[in-house]
Amino acid sequence: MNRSHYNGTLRLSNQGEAVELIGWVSKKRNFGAMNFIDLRDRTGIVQLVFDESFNAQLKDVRQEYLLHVKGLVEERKDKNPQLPTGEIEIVVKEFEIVNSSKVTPIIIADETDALEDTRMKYRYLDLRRPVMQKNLIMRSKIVQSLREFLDHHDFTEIETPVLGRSTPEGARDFLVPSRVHPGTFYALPQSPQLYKQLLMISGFERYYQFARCFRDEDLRADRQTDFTQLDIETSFLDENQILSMMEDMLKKLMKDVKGIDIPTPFLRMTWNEAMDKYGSDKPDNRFGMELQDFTNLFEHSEFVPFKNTIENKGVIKGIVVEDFAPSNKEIKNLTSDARKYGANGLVVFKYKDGALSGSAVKSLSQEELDALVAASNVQDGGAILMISDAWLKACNALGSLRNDIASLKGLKNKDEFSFLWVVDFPMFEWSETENRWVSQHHPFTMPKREDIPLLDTNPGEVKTNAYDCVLNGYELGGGSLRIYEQDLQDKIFEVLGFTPEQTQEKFGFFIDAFQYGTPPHGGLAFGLDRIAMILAGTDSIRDVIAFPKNASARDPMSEAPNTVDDVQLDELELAICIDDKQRDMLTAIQAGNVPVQLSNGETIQVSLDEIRQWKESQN
RNA sequence: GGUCCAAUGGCGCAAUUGGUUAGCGUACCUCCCUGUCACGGAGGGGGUUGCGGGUUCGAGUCCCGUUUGGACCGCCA
Repeated sequence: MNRSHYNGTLRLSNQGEAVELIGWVSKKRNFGAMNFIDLRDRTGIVQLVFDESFNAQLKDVRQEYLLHVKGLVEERKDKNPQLPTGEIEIVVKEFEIVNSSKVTPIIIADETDALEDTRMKYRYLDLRRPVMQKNLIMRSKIVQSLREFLDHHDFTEIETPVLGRSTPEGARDFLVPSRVHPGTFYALPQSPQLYKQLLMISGFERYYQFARCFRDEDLRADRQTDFTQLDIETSFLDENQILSMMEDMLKKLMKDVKGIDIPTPFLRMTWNEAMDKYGSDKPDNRFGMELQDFTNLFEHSEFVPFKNTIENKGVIKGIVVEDFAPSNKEIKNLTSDARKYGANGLVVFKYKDGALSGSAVKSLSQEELDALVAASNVQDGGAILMISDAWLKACNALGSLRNDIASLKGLKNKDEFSFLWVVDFPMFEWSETENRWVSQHHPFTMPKREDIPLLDTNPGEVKTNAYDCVLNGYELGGGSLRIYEQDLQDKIFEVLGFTPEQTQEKFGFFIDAFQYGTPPHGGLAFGLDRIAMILAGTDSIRDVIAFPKNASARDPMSEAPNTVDDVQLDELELAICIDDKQRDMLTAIQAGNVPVQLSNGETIQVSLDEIRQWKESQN
């Protein structure tokens, strides 16, 4: 099929040209003797005009029919400034229907009214919408720009396996049963972390990969089970060199894709600062409302929540919201949000005509109230939201409220791009559930040289050469320098509470590799989907992924995940245990040689014959 | 694992809070119209309200269960 031009590219300069076009009928407008059709391809829309000789043929043409058209480009009588092609139209000489279309279940236009679930079900039609095409084309440009930069900086693109070994720590693995070795499993990579470090040991020096990664955790609007990371690792560069190279890469990206010059170097703030000032390790600094510390104002307060907090060495922090007078109901909602975010409660003051009001006013002295007004610098018509709790809890909860209120008040400007680095992350965090220190990043993260003595005395205070790249309150990516000395690595495992045997069991091949001249190295990974999401100006990661999963990890179109044939299960020597009743039956069969994972996580041994018998007994 | 919200023609919503034949927009079909571009005008077809049970003279509306979807917390970098 011949085509001379793409529809969206035609301009007044093409006037008089004979063109041959292909496209879908986006809209048909009929005027008795006269007909217009908006013909759409991936580049845009152009208007076709037909005289009355086509009336009979056009009767058969409906929305989303695919047409092949020959005609002449002419200047329009009435131009449409809304369309890039609005100055011209195609006077059709002849056309054919290439293919017909059923009536589509959703309207194929940017302003479709279909809900996301319906769009997912007919994703192939949803992706015909110009805005979706624009998003995916932009995503492709992003990849192109990043690849260009890395290729020009002597990086080698290397693929690592999708079927790998399950590693403990971090997110839950997706498991793939091995047919060749029944009872064993591959794991899909959460990231190519170990492989990329091994590639440094191999001497590649600079590696990158657009890597599909998998995490079997619950989804969110900005989180998918399988997603794409730009994975990067380098040897011999220090933290500063890595960050500034990445800044150059992102600067080029913003220029290539958005045509925007962003200033470098990016703002750098320590994790402590970010938590203290923004209550988040991925601060959005496009707006103010920074967290303030009011602890010293209330050291002798009689107000019970404050008094308790002071006694427990906690902090009293707050944010000031301008032009904010929440109703009692809104205050109630804010308070329950604060509880949701882990705080004990929320104290709200409204400031109007030189006086604070709010339920806590009567419990505080006039001196304390005056001091609060002065210290917070609250303006008339504003409000102060305060939380008293342990430092991290108070910061986290206030940071989340700060975010919510900014969204509510429309303070997040989608056209502003604020990049920054959060650095010096803590090495460990205390796990209440496991009652031990766990890695905040991963156990190969390099602790700050000066903090190494603290590993013995106060692990919670050890900071690392780990860094996160943050854009508009989203974590774009993160990474670290890695440990390359055996002694230090052993020490970290010791703090994490692993015995040498456990370490060998969990990370054996990886630890062994480190004994062969490992170079100092470090790297990071960027979430490609999130980058695309923010640059496309959407709130949902699903708008920049061609075929995403919904919030419950399903694909409404293909209906994955699905059940499989018994034959397939038999080949894998797997059986499915649905509920307690069936589990009891299996247990009753007793003994055997096939491990069966029960729905409660417990594993029992059963023979295949026994399972077959049990299945028959079920029928 | 938890909390909250929703489910009504193809699609998106409404139904005066338990009361006549479930309504609107859009899409669809037919006809009219030579400059529209969210074209306009006239007419038409299409739903028994996710599923199961209950309360009631009467249920889209109330209750219980269930399924599906969404937001968030936990989880996840």
